[in-house]
Amino acid sequence: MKETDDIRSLAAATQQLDPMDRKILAVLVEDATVSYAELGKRVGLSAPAAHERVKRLKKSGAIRRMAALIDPGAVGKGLLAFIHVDTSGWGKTPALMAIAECPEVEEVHSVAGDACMLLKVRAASTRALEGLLARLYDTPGVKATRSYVVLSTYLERPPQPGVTLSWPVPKAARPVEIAQ
Amino acid sequence: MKETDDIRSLAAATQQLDPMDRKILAVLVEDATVSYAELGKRVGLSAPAAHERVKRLKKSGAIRRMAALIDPGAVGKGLLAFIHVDTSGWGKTPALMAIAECPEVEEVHSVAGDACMLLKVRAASTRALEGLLARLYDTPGVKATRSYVVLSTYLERPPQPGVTLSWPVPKAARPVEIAQ
DNA sequence: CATAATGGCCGAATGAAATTAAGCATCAAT
DNA sequence: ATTGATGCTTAATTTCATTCGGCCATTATG
Repeated sequence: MKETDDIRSLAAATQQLDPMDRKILAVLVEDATVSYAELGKRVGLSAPAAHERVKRLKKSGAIRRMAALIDPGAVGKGLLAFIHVDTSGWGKTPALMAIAECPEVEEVHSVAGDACMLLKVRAASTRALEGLLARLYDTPGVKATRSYVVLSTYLERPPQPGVTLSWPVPKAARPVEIAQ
Repeated sequence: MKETDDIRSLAAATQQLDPMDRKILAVLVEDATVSYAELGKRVGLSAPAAHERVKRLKKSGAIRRMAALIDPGAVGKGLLAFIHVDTSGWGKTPALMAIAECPEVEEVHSVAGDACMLLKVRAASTRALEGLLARLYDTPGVKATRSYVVLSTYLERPPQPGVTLSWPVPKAARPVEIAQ
């Protein structure tokens, strides 16, 4: 094995995806059930070539996994809320992190700003949300919370492969994307 | 056709999922690539029966779609932020909703609380985030924004089928879930 | 400059899995 | 009790994922 192998493989894991990869990702993010033949047709590749690309994207971690996206309402979780948590001292305590065990907690971030932690939670009812808040206040170090209950959701989607190019956009202009 | 047909089909779309459906959802939310044979084995069903269930869950809308979940870093979006938007007057204007066109905008909600709109955005850099904010301030009706830049993410996952049962939990107790 | 080696693609072949079909048990309603 | 609907099973068929061998382009190497 030559030393360039290590360099190349390391670079491969980090390197930018080529346009073909982005096209493939764009398709699979929208619909992961397409056959490789169909995927290949859409991006201009044969089925085995498309398959090879996808395999590589999975191995490199660019594709984390294929998942079913379910309707929260269908599983009885009609209430969505974001919760800002203020903590005394360092926020990332095991006791606080334990709330990640609740299936209603979908996201836990530490953020810069006037809050320490930011939670995205989806619960069955205000009653359940109250239960979660009670649980939070029971956690040592939690000083205060502010809840933002979602009234309606206009957009909600997983990470997209596209990136806006021309950023400082003139008033009311439509942004331009790459990676179609 | 009997009138009960309409009632029944309407009820079917709204009705609670049975435990078998929840088990199926729990599997597919984690990994949508399992074969029907494997899925059936895990939940205690034959492959065609599992297939039938999944088909029904899709048709009813409980499963919205199968999607590839990609690594934001791999597509050059290492920066995650939540943006609170204050608007003068009613927030849901077409001009504001237009930002949903940007692939960096993953979520747009209207919320109750001291903010009108809440955005989840994922961008390549602080420069790109600044560009998005500039775009926001260019939008008529946008009065102020507060950004919460994510320092690190401890949990991030799509909606889960499980629900916590016993809510008002004693101090430091582990919550109990159904729908295993 | 020539040549080997690598990476990426294609078409064809093979094997596995999705999907359909047919039959049977259970339950509800007539 | 009987009919109809639902949901499951096993078995059969067809589609698709996956592998294989060869080809072309680009890149490293003598």
